[in-house]
Amino acid sequence: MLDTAPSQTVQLYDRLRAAILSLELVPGERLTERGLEASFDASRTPVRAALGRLDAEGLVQRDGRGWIVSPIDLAEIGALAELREAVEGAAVRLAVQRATDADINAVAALLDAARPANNTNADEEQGVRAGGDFHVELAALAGNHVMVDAVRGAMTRLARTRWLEVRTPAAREQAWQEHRAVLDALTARDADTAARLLTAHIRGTNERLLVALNADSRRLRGHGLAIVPDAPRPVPRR
Amino acid sequence: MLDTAPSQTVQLYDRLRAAILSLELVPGERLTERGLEASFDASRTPVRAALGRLDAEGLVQRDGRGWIVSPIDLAEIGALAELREAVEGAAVRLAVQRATDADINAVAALLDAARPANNTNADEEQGVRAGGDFHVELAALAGNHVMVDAVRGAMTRLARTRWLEVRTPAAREQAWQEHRAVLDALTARDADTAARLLTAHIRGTNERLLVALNADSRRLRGHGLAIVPDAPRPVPRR
DNA sequence: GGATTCGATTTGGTATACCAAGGTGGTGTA
DNA sequence: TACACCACCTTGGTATACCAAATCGAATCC
Repeated sequence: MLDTAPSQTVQLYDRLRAAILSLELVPGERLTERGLEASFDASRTPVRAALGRLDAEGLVQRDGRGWIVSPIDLAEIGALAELREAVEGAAVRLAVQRATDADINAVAALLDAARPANNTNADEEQGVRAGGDFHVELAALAGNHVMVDAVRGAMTRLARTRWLEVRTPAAREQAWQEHRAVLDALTARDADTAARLLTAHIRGTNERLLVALNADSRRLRGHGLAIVPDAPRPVPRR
Repeated sequence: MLDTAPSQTVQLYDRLRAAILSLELVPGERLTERGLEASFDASRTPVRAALGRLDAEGLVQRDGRGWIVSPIDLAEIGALAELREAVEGAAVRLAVQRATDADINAVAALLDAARPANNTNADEEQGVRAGGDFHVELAALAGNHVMVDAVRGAMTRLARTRWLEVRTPAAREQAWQEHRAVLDALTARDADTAARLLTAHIRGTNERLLVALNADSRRLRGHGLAIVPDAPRPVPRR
């Protein structure tokens, strides 16, 4: 049974989304419906539909009457990390109760397949994708699709920062090891350890990311990237 | 400075949303773009834009080629409660660190204004809205707009169930008291107590809701409401 | 020279015409 | 009577024309 060909709207959404996530369309760049219409050879109706979906995902946003590719917002990155700690931490605790060994092993197999050391021809994109997918797959073990959607949405909003982050082979290996440790604790049905390791991993990754972004923000801005600096907290720390 | 009049798309979105949340448009009801065009006296372009936004909110969904008002899904209600426990619990812990006394007092003032006992002419809708708003305002004290959006989205998806829930004056007073207790713990900067009280409140409210829905689901279905029964967990409990 | 005004152009918002696909009902035949 | 077939109609998908508002620039006036 063949699937019907995707509609133009879906194709356009996919292409626009890919262009944004790959930074081909630069954060902060102004988009016009008619410009996109010409660039992607479609009419305004599917262009508008695609923009609406991307708006809901947070990848584009309104700027006055027009549209811009969402800038990279350092405050939002921190906020997303806090959300992920809460949701993924709770999800892994639920997974300890609900996931079968087979479910866990399936995720472990995916993780092993993406191990940097094993991945001789690891292209950059594959590694980036695998890192984000792991967290979604892990959340899925909780059997709560709302939590999965929340994690997936957060990973989407964070996806572009992974290209900017300094990703040395050592850093990739560290991330892989931390993922592995979470799965081991999950296999051992040790909810406290699994949650502690996972939240520490999220927090640590976020801190390394912020350091890298702050160090490079001037250079990145020089390439035309709009990066919104970390605004003072609306509610001050006591 | 007067705001410009809302565009037709926004007006249509608001009206459609209100019709869905008030159950004027029944869960499971089939919607056609041309039918809505006639009902709301607008053309298909804004109708499609409004449907797209409501789709992102989870209030309508695709059904084959067409659209339906999202059915009330008992599994999703439980999943949303789990997400709320995670996010709101984490948010109140952050609020203990970050919110000023003035911020907390402002939320307390809103809560007092909505106290059922004080509210002589409390119409049903006002009470419903106040209950949902409290949780959003509370989350806002964490100073994390991503968490606020997550809580707001969850409350939106749950909003229709509040009309179905049995809401006696005693139940309303109990909810108010539990809200008040959370704020008191927050004022005392007792993070553990605040989080414990809040998650217990969310869980208890959810359990009472599920009991009421299960008891009444046959009657409700008789009124044309599509209620999706609780599906077996995709990942079984151990 | 600088500010201002006015008009051409560009923009998103809206309405609508056209299309292909899917569904429905009726009719004719075995 | 039951089934098959076909015409029609409704549906969402798409393209496009038109509009009002905002923007940009040039020409003009002080």
